[in-house]
Amino acid sequence: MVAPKPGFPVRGSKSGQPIMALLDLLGRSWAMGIVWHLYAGPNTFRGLQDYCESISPTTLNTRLKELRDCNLIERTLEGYALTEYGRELYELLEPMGGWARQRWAHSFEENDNKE
Amino acid sequence: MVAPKPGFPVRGSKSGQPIMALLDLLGRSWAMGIVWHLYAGPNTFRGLQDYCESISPTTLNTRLKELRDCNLIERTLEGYALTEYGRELYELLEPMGGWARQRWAHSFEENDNKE
DNA sequence: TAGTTTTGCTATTAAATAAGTAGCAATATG
DNA sequence: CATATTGCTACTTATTTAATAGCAAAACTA
Repeated sequence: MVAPKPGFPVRGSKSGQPIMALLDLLGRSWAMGIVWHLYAGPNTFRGLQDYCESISPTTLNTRLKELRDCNLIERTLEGYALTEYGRELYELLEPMGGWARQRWAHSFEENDNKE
Repeated sequence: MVAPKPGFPVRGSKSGQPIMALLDLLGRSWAMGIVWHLYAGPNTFRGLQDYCESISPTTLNTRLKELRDCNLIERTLEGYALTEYGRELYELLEPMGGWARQRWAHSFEENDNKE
């Protein structure tokens, strides 16, 4: 699976607008989870496997390669780590955590004939 | 495919933490793209098909059902539309557009031995 | 009111992606 | 030297997505 880069055709956009490339990349299984987790600090391949309860090594490896190709993570002596870009992306993702807990999760408690 | 709801096991989290459920949901093909696009206004099934250049009707329908189950979109007389939750989520996603264009896209222009 | 179009799908099959499992080479550790 | 850990690859199976056809219902057209 080829990493989706801005400027090139990606799933959903022949023009490869950056946001489309990003959504394609992040919309692959575990991609956001890996970024999310690595913000806590660098981690090893096997550490990430443990964190991502059900990821297979093939998928993890594929995803790590794509994220590296896209400049979001890199290998360091302590294992895989977010790059500067990866950290910036995490910071954009981060508010979703609070929203999911404080807002979205509650939408399931209301009965369905809301508003 | 069952929609990932907070509080229930999802891919990657047996406890179903809200953020994990959200990442599972949004990490499925086209999910973010649909939310992204619907912010511009309600759209029909076929309108969404055109927008998502290469989505199949089966996938689109599955995704629409999941997003409805998760309270992010709803059907209106004008077609599918974001709910209040969907709009809130879009607003969290939105900054990624600018970042992708202004920051991330440029990371590919630099040569690889950056920093 | 009988076509024609549009819409929102379903069904079926094929292709792509991800999971599950085993295991191996390289390095570290005892 | 034996054992453990790490970062994978290879292989097979299961799940997800795409491709294509087509149909029923509603709206529009003549």
